[in-house]
Amino acid sequence: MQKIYIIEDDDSIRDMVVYALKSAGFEAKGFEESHQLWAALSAAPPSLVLLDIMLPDEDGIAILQRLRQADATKNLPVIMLTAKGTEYDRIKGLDLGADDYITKPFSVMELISRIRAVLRRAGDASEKQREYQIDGIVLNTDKRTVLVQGREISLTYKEFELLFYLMLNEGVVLTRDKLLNEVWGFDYNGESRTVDMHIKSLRQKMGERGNRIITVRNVGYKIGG
Amino acid sequence: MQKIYIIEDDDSIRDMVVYALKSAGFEAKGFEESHQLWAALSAAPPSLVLLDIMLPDEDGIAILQRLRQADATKNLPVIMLTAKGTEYDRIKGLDLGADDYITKPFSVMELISRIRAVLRRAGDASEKQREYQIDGIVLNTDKRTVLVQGREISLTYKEFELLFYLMLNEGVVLTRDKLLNEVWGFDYNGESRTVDMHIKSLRQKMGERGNRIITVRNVGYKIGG
DNA sequence: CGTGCCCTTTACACAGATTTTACACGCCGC
DNA sequence: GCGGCGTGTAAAATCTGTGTAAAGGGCACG
Repeated sequence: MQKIYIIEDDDSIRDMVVYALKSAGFEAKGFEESHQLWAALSAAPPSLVLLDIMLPDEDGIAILQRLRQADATKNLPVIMLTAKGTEYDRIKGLDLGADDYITKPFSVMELISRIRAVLRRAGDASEKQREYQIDGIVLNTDKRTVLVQGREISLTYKEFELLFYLMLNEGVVLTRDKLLNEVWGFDYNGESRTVDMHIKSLRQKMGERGNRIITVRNVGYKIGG
Repeated sequence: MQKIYIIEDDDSIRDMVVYALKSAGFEAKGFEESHQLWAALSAAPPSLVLLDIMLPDEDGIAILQRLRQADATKNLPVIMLTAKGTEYDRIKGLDLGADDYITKPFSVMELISRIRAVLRRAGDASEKQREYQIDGIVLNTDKRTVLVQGREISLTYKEFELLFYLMLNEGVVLTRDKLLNEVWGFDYNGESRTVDMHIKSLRQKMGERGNRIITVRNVGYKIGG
């Protein structure tokens, strides 16, 4: 579940937001002061932070700057909340690298909608994916199964890993070297048809969908895209 | 320079925005109707699109949906402009995948600021440059694909490398020797029409955009500029 | 200890890409 | 306009990378 932190000194707003987020299916935690945030950040990094611009101890803009400086939080999505509708604050917040901003008063629906938009942009990096789909090919890393056009096919270990790595990089061409390093896990000296071999059996087992694995001559292989 | 398209039926607003963007250092082009946009998109894809929600011929939301459906424009940053301040429109716009929205009336400063914010976010997604664009020619080094006016063309290894190297040096004339060294990777003794040969097939595959590869007599070739 | 499966390697043919060859055409200086 | 040089284009010749089959080796499992 996606975790969201809210830093907001006004109790009623904070509680309302936390409640709203929870009903929307997020895991939400509110903080009154910034130092609580710093403590929580390292312990359990969230997917997104809602940041009030006006705070008693540390200014929201200052917090944002600190977040953007640290490597760990450099890409953490941040939405600024501001009571002041002045343009100056808006611009300043945006230029510091906030992903969006919302002016109080805001409606719950709008807040949720914006959060979803920002998270979608962020690529849902925090969410772990277990199922990958391309064109009727469904690969599940938990169950270790592959369905082609609804029919399960049985793959050997290396075949599965190979297909997984290809699907993880949909549309991107992977060289044989890259594949050997990532799937086989070691450096390979000299020429070898090993990768080709496994590609071949993959294609065979995938039947007519086998042509989704594309040979890029002189470079490597890719799937889809 | 970053190119921005504006689709807005109100002349005075459109002109003002175009003017403002140009003074801010962008390359800006305004369109009154959506079909003009579709024509321009394939010819020369922009870095960002400003989209009015209320248009005479095609609704802004419909345009956004179409943009999001096509592969070529799936990740193109879009900012929605809306005269109606109703929350419904805002949410709908956001959930369709607009990157931001601005309610009229807006100030020029705010507009610029928001555009920069969206562009910065879009740029972060691809830290390293993987895509090169010139005049409707889009080359992606990861996927090893080339789109000409939105249509994918398939190139051989050498053709791709050659085009890549030309685009990397947009506007700069490269001698045949230089190209042989960089693309073929060794010194070539004696005269050979090899480079010409590949230039020829490149031009052919690029169709009408083939003339973007310019012959500089007695020197070599260049693209664009 | 035997069996079966998986992985790797070897060998080779062939499609497709690259290079060479050959020649026509257009540009440029005169 | 004329001739020479450089480039465009086509086709032939050559080369290279990949698909594929088959065989050998290793490992897990019974």
